[in-house]
Amino acid sequence: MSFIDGDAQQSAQQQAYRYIRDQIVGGAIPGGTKIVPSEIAEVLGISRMPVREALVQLDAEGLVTNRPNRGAIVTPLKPEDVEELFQMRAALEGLAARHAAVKCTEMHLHELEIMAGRMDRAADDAQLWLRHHDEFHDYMCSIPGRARLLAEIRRIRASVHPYLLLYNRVYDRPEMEGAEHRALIDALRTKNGTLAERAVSHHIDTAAVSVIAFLRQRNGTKVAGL
Amino acid sequence: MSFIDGDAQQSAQQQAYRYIRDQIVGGAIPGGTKIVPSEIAEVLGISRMPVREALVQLDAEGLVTNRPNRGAIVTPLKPEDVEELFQMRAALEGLAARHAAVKCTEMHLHELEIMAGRMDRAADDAQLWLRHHDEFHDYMCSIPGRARLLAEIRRIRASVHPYLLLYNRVYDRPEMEGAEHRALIDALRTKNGTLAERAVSHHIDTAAVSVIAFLRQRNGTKVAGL
DNA sequence: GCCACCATGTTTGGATCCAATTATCCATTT
DNA sequence: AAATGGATAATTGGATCCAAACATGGTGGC
Repeated sequence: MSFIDGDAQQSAQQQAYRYIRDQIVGGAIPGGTKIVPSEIAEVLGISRMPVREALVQLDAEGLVTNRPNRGAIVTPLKPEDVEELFQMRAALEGLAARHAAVKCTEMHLHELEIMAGRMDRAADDAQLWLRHHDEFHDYMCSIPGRARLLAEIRRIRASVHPYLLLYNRVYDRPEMEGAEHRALIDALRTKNGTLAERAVSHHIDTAAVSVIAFLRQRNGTKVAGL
Repeated sequence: MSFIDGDAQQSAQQQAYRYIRDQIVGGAIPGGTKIVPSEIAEVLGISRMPVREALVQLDAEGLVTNRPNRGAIVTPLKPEDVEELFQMRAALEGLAARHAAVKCTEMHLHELEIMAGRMDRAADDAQLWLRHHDEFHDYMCSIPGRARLLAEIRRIRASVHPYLLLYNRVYDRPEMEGAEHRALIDALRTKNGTLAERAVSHHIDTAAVSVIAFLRQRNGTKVAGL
């Protein structure tokens, strides 16, 4: 949550943070996996201390869980944890949408239409669709210009990202159709904050249903893996 | 956001984290103040590394802002920052209240009544009132048993705490009357999640109005201090 | 076969040190 | 008086080392 970035030459800590975060968010390290600082340090050619600091940051963000004297693990999420995060996201993105409806210009709406089009065009590639989906929501939530709100929304979205990736990989389709995003744009276009908030919250709640059901089914069948 | 606590023997990092956090949240260090790790290390009789790690955690939580090569400062908040945090809090506590309304028992409601009574009895002592107020909201938001939601709400509340302290100190009264909290209890008692959510959001939005106005007035008059 | 104990190896927390960067102070110039 | 430049002091990032804690594997007893 540091707002000071753009450091052309990345510090060792940021390198480590980025490396570990990208692995987790990209689903490459399953929940529960232990992260050994000396291994990361060796891969990156740095010492352990900046890796440790990166793990402190990632712990504060919820992506890893540091256990005293026993090291850090990738935070494992149960279906109800994912549900909780989706609900927090719905509340916060709803808030962002409320303000975005008041503030957005034709330019913003046009940009969102372009992004929705990109999502449509990626409908056969679930991973690409998810990337465009993230960009769409990022852009929409950045319209109010509230850095803390945006940062928190992004943090939550990152937390559940591996599970969306998994969903998309298993079903080879996104958990939500592109048309739904056009409905969000239409809601913003009304300039009615309450309506936009409701539309976005509902959108996220709806997406959550499929993902949570998937995770519950998966946990029930005790399939090994993430 | 580490859920693993209860460490009987606190690590050096936790000591440092607690020490710095308590100073900031208690309003003892104004926004913008530089935090020098070696000074904290000396006070606590530890080395600089755990203090640095504590600062990474506090940065991730938004209480401090680490600047590359220039050290950490207590995050300064402008009135609009405080407003943003209040709105995020309203969204998240509203969500917590929605679930609390469904889950709460007579015991929960009774406990909340006791806490509201405590607040009433502390009406002449704004600092004590604020403490009881925090306890009330903490308890209410813990009812749903959603650890991440509660942690985030507490984090946001901690961020704005120094400003509430300042408000209370200047006016020697809390920014909200005790009766309002009874209305929240009544809303929970209906078992209607939507109604409880609205009541809590509104409650926080209302509190925010006085505090933001105070901060804006203070910034306008350029009074020195926090 | 199971469990408890012990030895060994690995990892962790953090203390200390060093090089790089920034802040501060003082002298000189405009 | 204000601005600039250079020297010095303070602080920062992180590398390295050490002691403590934990994980793992082997052995002996039941």
